[in-house]
Amino acid sequence: MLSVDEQMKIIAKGAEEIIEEDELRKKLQKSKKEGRPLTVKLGLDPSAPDIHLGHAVVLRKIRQMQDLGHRAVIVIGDFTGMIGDPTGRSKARKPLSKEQVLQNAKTYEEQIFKILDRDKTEVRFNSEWLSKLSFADVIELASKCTVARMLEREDFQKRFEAHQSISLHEFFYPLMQGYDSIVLKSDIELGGTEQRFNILMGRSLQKDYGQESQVAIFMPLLEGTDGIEKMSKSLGNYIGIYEPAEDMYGKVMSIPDDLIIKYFELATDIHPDELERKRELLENDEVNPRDLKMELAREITKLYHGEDEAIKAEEYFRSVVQRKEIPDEIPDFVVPADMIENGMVNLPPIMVAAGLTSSNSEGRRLIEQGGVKINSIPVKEHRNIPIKNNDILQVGKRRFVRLIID
RNA sequence: GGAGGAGUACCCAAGUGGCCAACGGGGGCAGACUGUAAAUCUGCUGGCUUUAGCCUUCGAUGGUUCGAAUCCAUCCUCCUCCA
Repeated sequence: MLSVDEQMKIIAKGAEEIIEEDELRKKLQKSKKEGRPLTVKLGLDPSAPDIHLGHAVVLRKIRQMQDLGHRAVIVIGDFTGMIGDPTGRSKARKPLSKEQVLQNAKTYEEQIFKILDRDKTEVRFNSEWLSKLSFADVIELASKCTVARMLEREDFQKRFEAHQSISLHEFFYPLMQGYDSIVLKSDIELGGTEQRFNILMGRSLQKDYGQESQVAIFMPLLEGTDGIEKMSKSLGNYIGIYEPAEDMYGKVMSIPDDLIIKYFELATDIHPDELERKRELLENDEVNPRDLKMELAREITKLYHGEDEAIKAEEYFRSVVQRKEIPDEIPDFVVPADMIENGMVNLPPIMVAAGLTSSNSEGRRLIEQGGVKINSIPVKEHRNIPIKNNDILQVGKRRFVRLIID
């Protein structure tokens, strides 16, 4: 096991805030002395079944701690998910159904191991203990927190002042999350900065229940591809870790230039010294931001698809996106015989059948706008279009299909 | 329990009887341009067929009317205030 100082350095890297650093140091010392790994807790809200690079920031940090010898407990908030966390929302979130929650949770479990070390990870569902609490237990838990304290939480405060509704049950969300920490005897809880209140609640509740308080580690939020809002599925500005390599690469290329360094810092595993070097290169205009971004895109794609796929994705990007060439690998689409008449077709239905557009109207619009090409030649009309076997049908910049005629 | 307000396309938001498939903004898509799928500019953005139309849509269901997103009734959801 590495020295405590070395561990501290690795854990602190990229972290926005650690509360309290001294406590963490003590826990690490104790852990090393007793040969007992620390329990690192991470709560996942099962509302978005696609893990994206934003979630990955925290998961990567956990992986680093696993590599230091500690163990992770992933708490899937199946119980809390049915309540709906108000975090960061001006309105209470819609509760999810039991089935949805379970379905999402299962997907999560499959996805997190793309990043975490399976042997050092335990996955728990918080309904396991939360659903068993009696009303008396709940009252006791609630007695540990005052209303004034609860209203300190930023979004509650804002809503309260704006005379917006706050349902009583929303107060229980932080309490439940804190209770999770008690049950798991968690040493460290990770989260994004928006989890600040909830995680700190865990600290004080553990104390009230006679435990040593967990250390809170907050990771910065990663902005999505729009460069403004935090990455989230509902805003559609996310890069999912299960996306095809080409999409992943392309999406990274679409982030604004001033996020390049932040992405290197939070979404890749490059060394801090290397990070500094890149930062300087960029600041001194010694590198074209595009080239650095391509490096970033390759690095991120490599993490989730491997080196070969990453290189292929980059080649695809260079040729198809930058040079507007036709890619090497194009899916085939067998044109149904009844759609062909004298070697000519009505194009919009073909595009729908091939999955290139969602309606005939959309197809017609695209044709009118010059966005549809056959063998690189723009199509002018939408009916009576002559086609041959192996013709390449292109819709927009990067939707291709090879037409096969039996 | 009482009083009032609101529900419009992916999101925000105009529209108070026909000119509304519904202003505008965001988002998305396409074209041009470029250093990238960045920025900027232009166009498009319910569906089916056609260049004339037809069908579905403005919380839900009925109703009034030649004709409703717009009027009426009932219901559902959300919000605010009073108790």
